[in-house]
Amino acid sequence: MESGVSWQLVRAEALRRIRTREWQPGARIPHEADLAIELGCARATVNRALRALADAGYLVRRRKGGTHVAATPVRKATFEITIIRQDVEERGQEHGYRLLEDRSAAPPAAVKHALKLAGDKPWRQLRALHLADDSSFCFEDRWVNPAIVPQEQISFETVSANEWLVRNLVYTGGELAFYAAPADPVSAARLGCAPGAALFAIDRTTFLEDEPITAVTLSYVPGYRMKTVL
Amino acid sequence: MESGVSWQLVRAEALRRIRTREWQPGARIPHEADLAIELGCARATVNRALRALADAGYLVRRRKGGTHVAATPVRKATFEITIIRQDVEERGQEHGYRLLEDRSAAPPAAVKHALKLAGDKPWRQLRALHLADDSSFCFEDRWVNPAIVPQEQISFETVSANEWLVRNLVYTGGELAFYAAPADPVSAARLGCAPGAALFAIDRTTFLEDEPITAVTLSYVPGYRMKTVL
DNA sequence: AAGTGGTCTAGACCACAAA
DNA sequence: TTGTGGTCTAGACCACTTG
Repeated sequence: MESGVSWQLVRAEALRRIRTREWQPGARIPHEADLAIELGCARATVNRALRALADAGYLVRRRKGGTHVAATPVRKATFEITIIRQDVEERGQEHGYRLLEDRSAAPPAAVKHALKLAGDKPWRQLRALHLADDSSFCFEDRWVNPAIVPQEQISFETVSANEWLVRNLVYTGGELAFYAAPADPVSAARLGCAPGAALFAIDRTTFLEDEPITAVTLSYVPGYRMKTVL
Repeated sequence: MESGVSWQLVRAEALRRIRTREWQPGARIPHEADLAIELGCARATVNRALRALADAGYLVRRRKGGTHVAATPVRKATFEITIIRQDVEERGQEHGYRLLEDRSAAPPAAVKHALKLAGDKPWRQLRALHLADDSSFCFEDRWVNPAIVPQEQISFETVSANEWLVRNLVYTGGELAFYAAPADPVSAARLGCAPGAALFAIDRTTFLEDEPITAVTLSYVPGYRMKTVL
């Protein structure tokens, strides 16, 4: 009963064969069963290794069709979407927060579209500024479903909506977009930069099943970089 | 021998308990063995389900320490890093490509730092423009290790360095950063936008073991959005 | 020292898709 | 129809960490 061949080892060996072109792009590779015999392990071990490579985009697997090396390599980059306060603190800075506005209003068309809203029911609009060591860091412009977070019930004066929502609400889906936009006069004033400056921004919507929860635009101070490792 | 309870079912049930706070944030949840008995499946099935939830950031697992609900939810967003040509074609547009420069020069300090280069050996610098339906789409400014891709050997006149490298080279690591930057006069001219316009940009470095391969800055035309689903 | 997750095995059956 | 991956099981041993 050997127990020596780990799935990581199998993964490494398969990756080696892909990289050396021993397994050509697009080509079909041996069955799990054959590989299990060749490498001296159980089929389940091979399965786990190849499944991991498929998740990472190196392989394409289909029942009956077999396993093929991906023709066009697709690398996946993952970003951790954290609470802004955590983001600041991980940079070794102190997080500050100021609620600037909290009112009830009808969302603009773009927001209604992103949230798939019909009609003109008022939503709760929140605007807040996040600080890092007393400098502006990020401007948060958010619309919240008042049925879920009534204005009378939850105040966001000390805890940001960003943090409260992440900690207290569950969501099942949503969209995320990264882009660059020139600072409008309002954002510029709040972030302490020149109007028209290039800002890195994130648009995010979240849903609970089909119920829209919130839409937010986060505009970061010029120079902000969102990094990850490959 | 029942075979009815799938790991997806176990995952769904665990997720339900997390969402309903039946399992409180930070709290320890039952052992795999107990859950297996309670849910009527093998421990391996529970293991796979909980492992999936841990990968997704919902749970934290430690040997002997047990499994805990994550105290601060961290959602992971994944972006597929594809070839630019694919990106354009997936938008239903036709991809065009023009090589603008291909020369040998010493990289600037910022690039040397990102690639961990010492000395002043010349590298190969490539500048190219990617088009979508005859409009500017993305400006590629790249430095390539000449030891890996000699200027005499590979021409990038018809195939972009982006595509050639992805298809023909393997890398083992690197970094990726997203940010916003104002268009400098050169980029502006090439992308057909006003100088100072807010451009979405990506910096990327790739290594093969400890050998630097390439560093590239991709500047996208104003309005570009990088999207993903949560 | 002991508890808990991590993994491997051998075998079985199932689901899907290609032939 | 049939080949291939997808998954489940029961049992075992191991590795890490905490008490």
